[in-house]
Amino acid sequence: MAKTARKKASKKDLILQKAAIMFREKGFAATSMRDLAESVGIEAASLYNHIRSKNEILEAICFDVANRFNTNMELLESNSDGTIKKVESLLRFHIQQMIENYEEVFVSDREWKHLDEPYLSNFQNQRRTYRKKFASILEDGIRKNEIRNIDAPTAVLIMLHAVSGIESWHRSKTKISGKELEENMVMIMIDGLRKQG
Amino acid sequence: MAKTARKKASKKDLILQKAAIMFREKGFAATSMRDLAESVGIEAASLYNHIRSKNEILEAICFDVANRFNTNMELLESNSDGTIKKVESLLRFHIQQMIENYEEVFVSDREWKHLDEPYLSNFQNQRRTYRKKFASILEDGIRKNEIRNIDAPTAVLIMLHAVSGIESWHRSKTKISGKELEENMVMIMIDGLRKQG
DNA sequence: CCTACCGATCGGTAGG
DNA sequence: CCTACCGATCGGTAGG
Repeated sequence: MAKTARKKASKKDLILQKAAIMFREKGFAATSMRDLAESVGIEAASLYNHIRSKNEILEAICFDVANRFNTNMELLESNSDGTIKKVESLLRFHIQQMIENYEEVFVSDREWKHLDEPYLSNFQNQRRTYRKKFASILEDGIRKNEIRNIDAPTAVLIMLHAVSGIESWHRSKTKISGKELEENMVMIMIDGLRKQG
Repeated sequence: MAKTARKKASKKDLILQKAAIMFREKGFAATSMRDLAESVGIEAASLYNHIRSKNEILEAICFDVANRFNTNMELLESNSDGTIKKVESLLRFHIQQMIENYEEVFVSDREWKHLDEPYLSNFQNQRRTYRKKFASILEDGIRKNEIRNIDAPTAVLIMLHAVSGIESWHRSKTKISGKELEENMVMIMIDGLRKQG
């Protein structure tokens, strides 16, 4: 029974993994269960021994990613670093997730609109909460005069979306290393493009 | 005859406009021609008196947007402004397009993968060329010591994607004005978050 | 995990 | 611009 459970879990994991790849490449709506079954190496009907529906796959991917980001945010909130350090840490986490966990993070970010209720509302709420926490960190830094007097929600948007540009990095032929990418991104976001006098 | 032509063009424009709205909301693949017909106010079959196929609509949207950005880039290349001024101008153009022309620009950015050949390759090539031109402007500025020694293609990714965060601004209830949004975005990208000593 | 199959819906066409 | 309809494909189920 333990063995069966383990086997089943690992086949389900394979399905989720292949689904993340296909959802990223073609989008959720344009990926058929027959496409997915083929990439897993079974018939479409057999997928339903491991998952309940196409939407359940998307739910698993989106909430897995959301949980990881929420956990990191909680860790960050409980420490006493300065604002710049916190923001830098958050940025680096997002960048690393986008590099190492590309397919899942990308799908969660781009395809969550296809979630069904009540998962859709749940996901949107988590997203809103996460962004508010991020903005609070920035507002705290503005108050403490550590960062510029910018509109915090706008800065959050910029940073979260900038990171998703790593999609193009993944697909480019002449890639700089992940580490270089991270350092460049952090430098541009924190200190800007302009060379200071 | 002139009248008929005018009428037809304007109905086609309505279809393209409604399609851009729906493609943004639901994605290209998840939008059916029946959905689209309903929002236009005619039967699905009648759409085909104005357009040849669902994909032709996407082509019209994507290449219309691409042409606008290409035209702006050519204008910019032919002037003799400094790097910071050029980059700022480019940023502002992207931001304004994303504010004023939201639906179309968003669809072009997110749904171009569903283009059929040869349009897909054509679009990807235009995209690659545009980014190279953008990166060249940055590299020129690095050489002239006007901007930091960053990886130019990475900076391009960040800026292009950061702008697409305006999607969230559109959907937020407590919006700052478009002008404020633009100023904040430009400031963060050019000068960074950190307050200089 | 497969074969066989379901009802629903898709993009698109014929003909008026 | 509509009615009527096409073949293809969709997500999913029954039964073994």
